[in-house]
Amino acid sequence: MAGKNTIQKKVIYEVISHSQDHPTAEEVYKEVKLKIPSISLATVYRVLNTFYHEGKINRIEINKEYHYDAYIKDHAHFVCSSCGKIYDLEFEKDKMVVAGVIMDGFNVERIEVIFTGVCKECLLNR
Amino acid sequence: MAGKNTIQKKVIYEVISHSQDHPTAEEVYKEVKLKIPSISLATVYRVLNTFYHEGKINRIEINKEYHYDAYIKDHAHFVCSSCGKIYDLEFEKDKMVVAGVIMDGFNVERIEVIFTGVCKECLLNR
DNA sequence: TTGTTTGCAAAGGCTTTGCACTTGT
DNA sequence: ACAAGTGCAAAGCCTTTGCAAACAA
Repeated sequence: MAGKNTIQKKVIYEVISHSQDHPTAEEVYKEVKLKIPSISLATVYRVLNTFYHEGKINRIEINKEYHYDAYIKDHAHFVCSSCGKIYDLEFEKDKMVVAGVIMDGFNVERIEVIFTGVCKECLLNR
Repeated sequence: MAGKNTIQKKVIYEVISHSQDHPTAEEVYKEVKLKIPSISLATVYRVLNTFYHEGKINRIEINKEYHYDAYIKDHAHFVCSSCGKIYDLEFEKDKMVVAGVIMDGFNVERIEVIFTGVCKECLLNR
């Protein structure tokens, strides 16, 4: 069900789950390459895709790029339009849903919440 | 400040504001082409970009594609993973923000909320 | 006039895919 | 053994961009 246990998958998952930022496939690739120099970018893309569809990791789309992170619990993201940094924001799924969104009849599988704006640091350095 | 008033901009805006779905640039292009056969896809992309940055229209990113709609007020989107249809969902920005997301210190300019799942119709036709 | 905008075609950037080889089970 | 996974290179897809011509103000 979970497929084969290759070293590529193992290392890719380690990189994702240890990263604090929200790496793109390319960034994951660079990191994984340190441990498996022979790995190909295509494999990284394929494995990330697999993990995502298996629900092992989370994925968000920002400026035509996928960013990944270890899927632990529901959370929102804040993207700084000035420095590009992506912040995790805690939120409570149930609270948010009942807070105002009319969802009757829909079967929600996933929620992606992205705030855009200027982050604390960038606000200070102006 | 708002640039020149070209026929292209006028018709593109009309198409966006009258559409009930959430057209991609390509779809807008096809529609606009009915009125301005000579228009180019590049122009559609450029104008949509301009409108978006001027805050005239809204844009969401789904499966590596931009979808546009007339920006009227904050709302969330539900994307059906079965039929691909995009639904608008009303929501109250303030309520949602206070509902559970910790946002202190950030200057929020934009919120994008995308629910993914199976829509009513697809649930019924199973 | 003159700075914008448009059309066209080409380039760009990220992601996927075909194929033959390799590997886990 | 053999289906699943990998590497490589090429293709795909959406979007942007350079440039000359057309155009609004």
